[in-house]
Amino acid sequence: MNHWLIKSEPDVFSIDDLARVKREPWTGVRNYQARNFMWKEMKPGDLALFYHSNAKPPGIAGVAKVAGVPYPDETQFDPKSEYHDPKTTRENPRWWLVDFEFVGKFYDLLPLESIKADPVLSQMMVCQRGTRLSITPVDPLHFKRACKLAGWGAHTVSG
DNA sequence: GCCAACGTTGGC
DNA sequence: GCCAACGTTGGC
Repeated sequence: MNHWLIKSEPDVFSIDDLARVKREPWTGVRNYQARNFMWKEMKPGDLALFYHSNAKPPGIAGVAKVAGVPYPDETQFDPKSEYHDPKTTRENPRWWLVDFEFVGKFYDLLPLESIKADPVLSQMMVCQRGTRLSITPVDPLHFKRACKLAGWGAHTVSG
């Protein structure tokens, strides 16, 4: 199983939103590297840290799970969508996504400040300078450590 | 609101 | 295929 970190602006879509809808297509990713992670590397059941970006404070808010296999992002075909891509076609879609399913919300947000202050977690890609990728792979040890620092046992994640 | 980082675009 | 200009991200 692979582990991931997915960024979302809570003003747009937060961990609470995911908790409410239970399952959400991860629309709007328009970066090839991030797309490739969803398209080629994510497997159903993979766990992801749900990160609140552009938030006060920014940090990891909970855990989500890859809920199915990749399929084309419908918003790319919609001229009214802000994610519309006029250069893509239904025959050969450019943008693919997976659904994410709610797993759990941390009792307290694990702030970026704490992530940076931790000798292990500070090596996560999300806190390297200039990393703007909205989806990044996460070392399983980092995943475990993040859950632990958030007061969330591995038993909670799996069960 | 600032600005560093960096991906994308487009002229050549 | 180079690279300057431009746009976006996202912490601060």
